[in-house]
Amino acid sequence: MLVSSVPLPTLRRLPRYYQYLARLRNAGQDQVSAAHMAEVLGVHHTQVRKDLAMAGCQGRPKTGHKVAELIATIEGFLHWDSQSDAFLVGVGSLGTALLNYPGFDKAGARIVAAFDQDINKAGRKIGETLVLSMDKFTSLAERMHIAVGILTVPAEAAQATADLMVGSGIRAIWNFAPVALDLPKGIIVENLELFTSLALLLRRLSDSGSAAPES
Amino acid sequence: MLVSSVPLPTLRRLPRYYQYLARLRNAGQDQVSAAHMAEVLGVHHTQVRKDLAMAGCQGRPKTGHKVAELIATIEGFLHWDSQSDAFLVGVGSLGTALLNYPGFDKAGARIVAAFDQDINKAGRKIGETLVLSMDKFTSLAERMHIAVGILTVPAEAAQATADLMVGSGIRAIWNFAPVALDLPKGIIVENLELFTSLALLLRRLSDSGSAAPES
DNA sequence: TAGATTGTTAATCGATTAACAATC
DNA sequence: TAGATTGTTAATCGATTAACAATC
Repeated sequence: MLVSSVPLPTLRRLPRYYQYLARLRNAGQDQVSAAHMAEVLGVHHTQVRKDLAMAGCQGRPKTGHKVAELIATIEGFLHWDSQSDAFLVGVGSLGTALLNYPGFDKAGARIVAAFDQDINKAGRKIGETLVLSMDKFTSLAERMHIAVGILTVPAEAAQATADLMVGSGIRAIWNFAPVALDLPKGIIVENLELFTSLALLLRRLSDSGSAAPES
Repeated sequence: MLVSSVPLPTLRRLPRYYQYLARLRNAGQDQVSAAHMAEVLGVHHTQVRKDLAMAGCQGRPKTGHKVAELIATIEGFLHWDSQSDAFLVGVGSLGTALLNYPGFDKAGARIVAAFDQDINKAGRKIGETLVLSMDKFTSLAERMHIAVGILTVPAEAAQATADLMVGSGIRAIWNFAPVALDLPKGIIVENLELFTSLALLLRRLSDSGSAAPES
């Protein structure tokens, strides 16, 4: 209950396995060995075995794993076989992109409503999702027992919006704003750090040889 | 040259330090101690000192670090004081969001042109950036010595587009498609994994108590 | 059976934390 | 000087890799 005990790196690798397995399934392959997955994904084969074991997957000596079985098990382990309802706040271009993004339902989340400060946006529909005005946020979140908030507002508004979410019963925030949110203990925050990701790319590029960035 | 020797976790934390320091600067504070940053950011104080040392920051006993100096040093270390030119391919809603996203120039990249399969999009301007047709990609990338490609096409088109990028001299790809790209050795790929991030959030939520996702 | 593959236990490696010396 | 803070060296911890036993 308190500690997950699943190593974070394992948790990060499982979606990659899943995605590759889905490709195998689409290609009609129904058996796969840990060694093969390791080879393709650039992970040590023992690592793959340990990760799969963590997720509760079991294979058979000699034949390996059944692709369909692996997919189902990982899906269950990541809770991708059911969906948590989520509210999104901030229908700017990033929020809009997420509302149009395909596949969240397959990754365990369903955006059931979106909200924006700008009342002109209220009433619009983006993708399948209706945009509502902010003043409906708390009552709706409470009534629908929403646990997940997606935060795509500008950096300046992020903290206040996060506070509103927490005040409305939300317990997990997926934060796209480049701000370290200050929230009560027990609230789960996952920061999607665009700039960090870009920094990693650029540093590896400049480390990898002649490649100093241009002035 | 070959190996960066900067631990990846350190590289991931530096942008967080930077962002917090920028806030301090804006608030007019000009000195800060490693212990204080550690406290606020939830990192061990020794960790902060090591990370800062890695980036080449130096403080003074008793007084701590100068905020402005830290910012300048980290900026330089992450190459955020200069920009690499980048081409973006895939002007869907995610690509559009990135083109509108503020602050990439401050994070070391400048999107100088965007490209899309759909010729109807050619000629449009999104934010400051002109959208061009795909057939101009290779010649322009070569002529401008573009090293960085941003990949925001649908999953199905990702591999082919990445191949085109590599064939046009691009050496680093920031990949937003949920696909493991298969590319020649030496090409740097940084995957921005939306689904992985979401999976982490949902798993922590369901680990943290009564909170099984709703059916 | 022999061989391939799983799954586990032990060894290694690297990052984090602790202890402490240096210094303004 | 005394005390706060830096920066470094040593100890711990956890994840990765290696070795090997189990099994279809």
